[in-house]
Amino acid sequence: MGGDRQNTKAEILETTIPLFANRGYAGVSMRQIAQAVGIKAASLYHHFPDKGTLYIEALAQAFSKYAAFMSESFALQTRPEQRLHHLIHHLCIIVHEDDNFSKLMQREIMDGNEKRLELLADQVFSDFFQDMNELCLLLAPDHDPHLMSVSILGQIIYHFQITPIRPFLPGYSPEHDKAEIIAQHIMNLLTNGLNNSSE
Amino acid sequence: MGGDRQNTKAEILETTIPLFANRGYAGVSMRQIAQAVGIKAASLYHHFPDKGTLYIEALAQAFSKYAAFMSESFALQTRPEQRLHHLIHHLCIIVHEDDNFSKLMQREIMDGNEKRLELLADQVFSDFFQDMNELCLLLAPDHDPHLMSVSILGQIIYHFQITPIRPFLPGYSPEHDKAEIIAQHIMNLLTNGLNNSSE
DNA sequence: GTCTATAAAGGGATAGAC
DNA sequence: GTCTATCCCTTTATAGAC
Repeated sequence: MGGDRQNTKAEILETTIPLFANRGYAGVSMRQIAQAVGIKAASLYHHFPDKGTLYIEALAQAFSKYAAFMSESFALQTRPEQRLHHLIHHLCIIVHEDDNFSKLMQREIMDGNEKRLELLADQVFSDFFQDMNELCLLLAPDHDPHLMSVSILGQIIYHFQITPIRPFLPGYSPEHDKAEIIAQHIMNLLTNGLNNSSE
Repeated sequence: MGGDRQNTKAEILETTIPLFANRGYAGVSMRQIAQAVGIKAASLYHHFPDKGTLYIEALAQAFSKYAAFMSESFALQTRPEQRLHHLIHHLCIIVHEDDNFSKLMQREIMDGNEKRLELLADQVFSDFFQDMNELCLLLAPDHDPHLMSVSILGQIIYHFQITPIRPFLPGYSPEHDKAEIIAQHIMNLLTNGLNNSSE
């Protein structure tokens, strides 16, 4: 910001990701993108043929960054319970620190056509989700691993998804926004169910 | 559709709800709304002063409809386990049959300003969420009821949220899209945790 | 590689006839 | 209560100077 510009294209993408994440494809104009970058709208067309391509490339950049993060969780070869613990805490921290990824993903799931969704699934989630399924099969052999994976991911993502409205819901305290607290809660609920004993 | 039009304003709202749910506020134009209703764009301004008001009224209609549905779950005075069972199955069926509500809610959480979010929380969720908190306190006195409620809601909503991309995720089978299957899975996971025995 | 200028289309909204 | 016609602004995208 304010420095010299060695790689304008990369800078455009970095600037654009949070704009699309927060306001959606139709909610952001090329002029607004240009202004955020610090150039004129016409200059964007030197780097990208049209708005749609700019959006797709911003998506790809945002998703590739997080696909790398996610696969980290399974590099460690420890006990399944520890791997689940590590996975949940890791994901909570990632989603908590930067919500662009989950916002873009949500919008894609709502707006994206079949081709884009299939690409997203194959290139970003496929390996990660496969690993989760295997972990679920180890931890809960009597449950359907696909449903299990979705339930775990759903809890994590939803807890951060509702951050903007959470303060207005009954029983809220600022503790409920902290990644560590949420991670502990989810881990506890998963291992013990409602019939808790250890917390 | 094609019949006579006794109450155009109500018909506009009904037609508009799925448009805004699927494409978002910025993604739908007044001309497109008018075309879907079967009138000209100028006629919309006889019923609503501007696009923003039309959107708010469509939101209010969609939300009030489902706020009524949701409070049904707690009318029955039975054992807590049965109330949870009923709540989960009921919510799954509602969200499964009509996804406009959850899509609009998602978009509001992402796009809405603080005032709109506070209204949404107070007028739609407050009572329902309060009841959920009390139920959670009965079922799992050692868990934080607010986090517990969010975890339960999150699982339910997320399972249907990802419907468009689910077929591309590993381990998918068409069974995983059925409301009853999902409800059973969630109920089972909540009561037993990962260490399942009964399924 | 960025700019100014501009074309072409679509957006929200209003006036006034019927 | 709906229509046609229109205003004015914003949008995407291109052309061509620098």
